[in-house]
Amino acid sequence: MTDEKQKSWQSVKEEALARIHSRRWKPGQLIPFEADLAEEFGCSRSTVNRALRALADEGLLDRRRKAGTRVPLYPARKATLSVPVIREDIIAKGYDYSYSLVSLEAEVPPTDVAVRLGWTAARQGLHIVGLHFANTSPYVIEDRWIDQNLADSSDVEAFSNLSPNEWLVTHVPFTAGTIAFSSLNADTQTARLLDCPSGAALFVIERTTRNNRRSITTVRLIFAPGYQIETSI
Amino acid sequence: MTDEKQKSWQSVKEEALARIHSRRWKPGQLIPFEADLAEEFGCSRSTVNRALRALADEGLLDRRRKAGTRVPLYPARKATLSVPVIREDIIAKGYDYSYSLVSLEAEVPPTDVAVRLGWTAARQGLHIVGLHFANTSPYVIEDRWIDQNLADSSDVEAFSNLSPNEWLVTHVPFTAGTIAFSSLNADTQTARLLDCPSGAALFVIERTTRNNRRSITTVRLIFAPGYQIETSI
DNA sequence: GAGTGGTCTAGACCACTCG
DNA sequence: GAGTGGTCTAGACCACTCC
Repeated sequence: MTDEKQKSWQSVKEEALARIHSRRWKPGQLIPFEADLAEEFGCSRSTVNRALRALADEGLLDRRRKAGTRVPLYPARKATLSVPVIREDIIAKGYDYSYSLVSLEAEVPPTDVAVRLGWTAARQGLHIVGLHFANTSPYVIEDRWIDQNLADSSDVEAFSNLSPNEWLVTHVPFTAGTIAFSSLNADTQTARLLDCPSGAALFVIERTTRNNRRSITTVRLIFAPGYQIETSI
Repeated sequence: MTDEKQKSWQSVKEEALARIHSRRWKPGQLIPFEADLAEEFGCSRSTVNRALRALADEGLLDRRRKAGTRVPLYPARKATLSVPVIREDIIAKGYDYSYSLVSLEAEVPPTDVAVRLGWTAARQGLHIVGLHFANTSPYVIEDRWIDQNLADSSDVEAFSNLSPNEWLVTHVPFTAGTIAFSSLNADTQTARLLDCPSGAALFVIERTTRNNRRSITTVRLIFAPGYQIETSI
């Protein structure tokens, strides 16, 4: 037992976690029912439920009605990581933030981008490339495509000194999206922008955002060498 | 409104989400209090609480006592992604899985690994390199260091045909860990193992696992070119 | 100090599954 | 069919913060 006084759902969660880690509850094994644990811990079933549900959300327990709750064979399969908002990410690291527009054109996207956007017919989109700096060093390239119908000419002017992401957040509603993490060799233009050797391995985050079933924007964030994203479980 | 009949926390969550997406609740704005929403939706405050808490967990709402609940300026900053269990990942994609041991030696880790493990003094660790295959193609290199005290000679034999990860899961308790995602240029040996060009950009996952405050193992998963990890929000 | 979200309870019914 | 987790309620008190 951790402490006899407490009976919060967090203390129940901790105790359960301790039992998993200490292998008192072994992988693959059924653990006691909610009602029994409630009695053991001297709290209501709701409290036990909340605690075990939290562990299940993190992938450390497997729960099914009637079947009961089990410790999974392969735990911790889920990691929640916070996707950085670039400006805040840079400022949090103690650097000065700045942004500069590299290019802004209306053009027909290449096929891989068209696929991400779900555009079947060839059509123009707004293609914006910008560069975010930490102090004077290039930090990440923001290569974005936006549905042209969303932005009128007055908006377009805003992109010269405002990151498209910050524009989108305040102007465009969205309902869902996907995020993908991958890596990429720097081509010559990318290397030039990021001031790194051509061919360098770069970390890439791709985000596509939809409004109902229609894609409205897709962005590729290409980070300067050495970037890594971290989380703890 | 979505449907008048329902009053589950999920329906409340959906309605709240719809209001955020439609900008009826705008970024930065205060939304109604739990009690008011409970009355509006015809459910108890607990139900509203559960729904709004779920949205807050996903980073779509910002809640503070006394201050109330707000729509954040930059939403969806959290992504939960499931870290693949290699064997299952490969099988799920419809390939045959196989594993082969590349090397197994007791040696002193290089400094970067020693740092990850938190080893201050120079000491030997068990260094295991293995290769996971999807059909006959190399899929990922598993480059792992294990605290030598954890494995005795009889265990070591098991590594010839069992992935160290699967061994660890069933033999070693742990309490916490960190996961990092990054990218890396293939050196010559890595390129040879993964059957890819030297210098190719590879996706890398590093995991370090601790038991109480002591690091027990650190692993670097180096994926063959083209790998990406995805999630939706 | 006062108001908001955070949590707990006891009880109830429901929904999903397994034997 | 029966047992387990999933959820809802009404009410209560607490803890954190903002005014």
